[in-house]
Amino acid sequence: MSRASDRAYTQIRGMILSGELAPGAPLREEQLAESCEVSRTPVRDALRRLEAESFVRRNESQRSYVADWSLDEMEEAFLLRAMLEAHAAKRTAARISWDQLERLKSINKSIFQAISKETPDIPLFLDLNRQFHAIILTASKSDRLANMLTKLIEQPVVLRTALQYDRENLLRSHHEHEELLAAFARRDGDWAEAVMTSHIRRAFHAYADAHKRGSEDGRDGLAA
Amino acid sequence: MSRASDRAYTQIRGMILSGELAPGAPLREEQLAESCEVSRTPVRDALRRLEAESFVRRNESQRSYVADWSLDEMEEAFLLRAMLEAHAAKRTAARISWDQLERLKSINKSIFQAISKETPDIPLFLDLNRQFHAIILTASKSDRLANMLTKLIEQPVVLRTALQYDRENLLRSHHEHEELLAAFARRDGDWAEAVMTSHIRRAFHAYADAHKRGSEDGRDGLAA
DNA sequence: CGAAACCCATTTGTATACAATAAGGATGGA
DNA sequence: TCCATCCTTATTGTATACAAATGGGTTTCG
Repeated sequence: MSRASDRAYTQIRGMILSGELAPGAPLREEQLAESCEVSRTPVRDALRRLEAESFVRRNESQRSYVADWSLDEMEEAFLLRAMLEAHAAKRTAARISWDQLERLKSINKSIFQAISKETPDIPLFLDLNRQFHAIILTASKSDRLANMLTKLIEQPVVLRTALQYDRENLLRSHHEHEELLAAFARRDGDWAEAVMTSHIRRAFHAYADAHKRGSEDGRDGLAA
Repeated sequence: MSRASDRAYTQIRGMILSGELAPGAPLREEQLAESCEVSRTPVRDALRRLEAESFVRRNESQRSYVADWSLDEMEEAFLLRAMLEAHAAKRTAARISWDQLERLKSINKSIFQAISKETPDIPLFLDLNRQFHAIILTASKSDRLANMLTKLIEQPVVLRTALQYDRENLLRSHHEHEELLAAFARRDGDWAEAVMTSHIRRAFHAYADAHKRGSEDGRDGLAA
């Protein structure tokens, strides 16, 4: 991909995910151009991409803002994600290779290590978790649209939610992954589908609870 | 929306849907700019939008082409669409207003008229069909993501498939709409969900059959 | 003859200047 | 004082020139 446009994309995306640019914050092309050290052209390009991925929104007069998802919208996103990933998991159970299964096992072992430290390594957990789900999606052989849809909802959701996790939730997540692996190993699509559904549904409630607590404290629950 | 960029978007999209630009055809920015009577800048903007909506694809070296969906990809799209719209139909059964229900009835009556003529009015059917599904989606109150997802898969699929319909398929479609209306009227979400699933599943097979026939004839089955 | 490297034409990417539009504040009238 | 309107300024949209990269064809060397 092209140098400048890609740098702008990566940098702006990073600033959003890190919280440097808070949800709802206005995004001015010229300012971003300066901070990315490119001209407005690649910045505009990056903003369109980020908009397509739901990281950025534009108001009626074409001004851009960091996307700010309401709890209802988050629930919708989780619901759809649950549907699609559960479907992917069902397909994966029928298609997964020995090699892929081993990789999943290995990743989940690393997840356990990451969250078992005295202070859980959340960034590492996030990355491993992302890898875990990505392998399942690949194995489902429903690449094209599944990827599109995941791109649409995975990052805005996943990358912000695990920040809410306490150790209990992290351990539950790990355990659910184990159950998924068992379902895959037995080629039981219905089981895998059901586990994935509850896995994501629980993640939503963990998010919603944290969000509620955050609101009561006057915080947004999303801060890094 | 902005004048030039919007004109380019509308025009290019129209050329793709009308078949003037065939699936797989290369899209050169300068040529499109000339044909739309704008500069390359708004054309590039339009291409990015069309790419986000899956009307256009780009290869590894950033060249753009009219999207050309394989039968497998079509099946994936139909599968996902069936899942999402069935979900929407279920929600709609619980939420639909009297007014919305009446509008659906009225539209389906018009559909019957459109397809009952000596030569069925396909463009009219397409438009009414689109309206019908749009109302259900609106009534599902799952606007944001459902709309995003539908935008992603509805046009490339729907707008090309009904062209394959013979009168029998059109009448079946009308009948399934009637059954949906019955499910809505009785607030039976599970019924609505099931009807919608088979409605879309059948549409896929109608498409696949026509596509197969088209291939055997050496045509692509998508011609206008 | 085959393959690899090079060169030229075509196409996309980027920067910049200028035009159009929207937001916010100042001004004036009721 | 309040509201409407105008004006200023900030921000995005568009055109254009030029830079970079890609593809295809030709040449050259083994």
